[in-house]
Amino acid sequence: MAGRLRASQGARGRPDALSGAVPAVPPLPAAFYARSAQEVARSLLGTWLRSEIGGEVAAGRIVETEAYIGPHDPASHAAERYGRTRRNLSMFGPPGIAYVYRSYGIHWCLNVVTDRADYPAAVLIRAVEPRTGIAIMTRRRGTAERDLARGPGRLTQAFGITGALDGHVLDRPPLTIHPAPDDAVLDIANGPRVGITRAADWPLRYWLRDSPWVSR
DNA sequence: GAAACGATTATCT
DNA sequence: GATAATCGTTTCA
Repeated sequence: MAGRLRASQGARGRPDALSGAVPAVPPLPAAFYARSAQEVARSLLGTWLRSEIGGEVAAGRIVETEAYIGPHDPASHAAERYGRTRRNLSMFGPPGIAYVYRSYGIHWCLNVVTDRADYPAAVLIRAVEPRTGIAIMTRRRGTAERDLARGPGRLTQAFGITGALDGHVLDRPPLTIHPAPDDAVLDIANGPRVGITRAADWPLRYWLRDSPWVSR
């Protein structure tokens, strides 16, 4: 892609000046998540993920998401062929809670449960642009700033998210999601999902088009 | 109880 | 770009 010189606005200044605004904006209410996974996946772009683990605050802007839209989605952990299992139980819970699962036996991945209770749909958070607590995230990850939260397994490590937060309601600490502190116009792209085999071509991955913080 | 399969990442060439 | 690492979850015998 050409036009690399036009960097996205948010990435310009060191935005720590904004960090104080994050906790000041109340978390998104449960009603925000009571929509289809596609709608929530798109609406989540630009919002802020914030964790406060062990008294340490980390926060950043969500720049990439992926929707898993229901029992008829063959790529979902809650696809019809599985039904309810020990692992996917949170996906059947009410909208607005976290579904955290272990990937490849190694990494944790964070999802937000959407739609309605007893209907398994969720949005995987795939990448975050680090804004606050960069020193903390760097200590947890030991990588360059660019790689702190670029990928679902990486961002959970940077934010200190583990399976202990499975089922957590996302409107209270230690893990919350907040509306964007500004009303910037977002350039949203979408396309095939990543890292799966079944129904990978369904265009359910959403990202901020010019963001250098997306995973692929 | 055993085997196969990943909603990934790090580390090569 | 290609591949190994690594182990929890699910499935099948």
